[in-house]
Amino acid sequence: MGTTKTDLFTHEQNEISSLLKAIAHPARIAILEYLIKVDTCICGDIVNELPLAQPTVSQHLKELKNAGLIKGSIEGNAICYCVDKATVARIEAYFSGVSSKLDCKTDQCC
Amino acid sequence: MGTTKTDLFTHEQNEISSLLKAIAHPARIAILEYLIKVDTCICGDIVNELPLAQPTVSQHLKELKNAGLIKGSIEGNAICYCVDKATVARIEAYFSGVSSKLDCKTDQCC
DNA sequence: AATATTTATCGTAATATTGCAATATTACAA
DNA sequence: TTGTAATATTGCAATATTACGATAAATATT
Repeated sequence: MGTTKTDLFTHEQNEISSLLKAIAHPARIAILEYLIKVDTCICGDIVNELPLAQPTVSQHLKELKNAGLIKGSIEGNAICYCVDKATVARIEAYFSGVSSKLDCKTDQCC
Repeated sequence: MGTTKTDLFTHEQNEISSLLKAIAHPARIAILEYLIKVDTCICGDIVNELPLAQPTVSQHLKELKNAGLIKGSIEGNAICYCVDKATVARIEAYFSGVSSKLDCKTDQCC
């Protein structure tokens, strides 16, 4: 137990769930929003921007990168991160799909 | 530790993060997709639909309800659940906002 | 080479999540 | 009222997550 039974669900359900899980933390949302705000990619001042210790930020960045939400490229001895637009687009597409399916149904039951 | 430091982030960041956390599980995505598919609300055959034990499903439903993603109304001795469109719309709005901010920036750094 | 800067990794404590068996609760039916 | 069907709650074991100090690894600077 304590383990999600991923084998019981579809590939898409697991995929979307992993992406959302990666975003579903206020620090990681703050990181993404900061990266979006400063438009072109920025490296380690994410650490200065957030009220968290450097290893904690580094760990969150790693999770975001593993999920494919951000990309990082080496820039001298620093690392430059930026949002992966394609992945964000994928999530947006999922929700707009869900939303349009819901809009078709005018009847509210609850 | 093990606790998210919610007090360090904005209300919106925490709110979106809670909503996404509630969705970020394949079983809960499956529940939401099923509720959307069967259009008007359905009650306990969600349990038959999913390959999980009844208490497990009940717990997932509770989390979705606490997050405001679904609503439940008592229908005899059964309970009728359905998706809360307003909450889904809120999430969709968040991502389409993020997406349009990203679209403004043509320069890719990474 | 020695030192500083930047980021990652390791180890660990505290807490949260997942899943289910057992049991409780609630509403209806006979 | 006794039984049955539908959900919820409790308790618990297994695992995952969060946060950070200490430390490592890599490159820059002097």
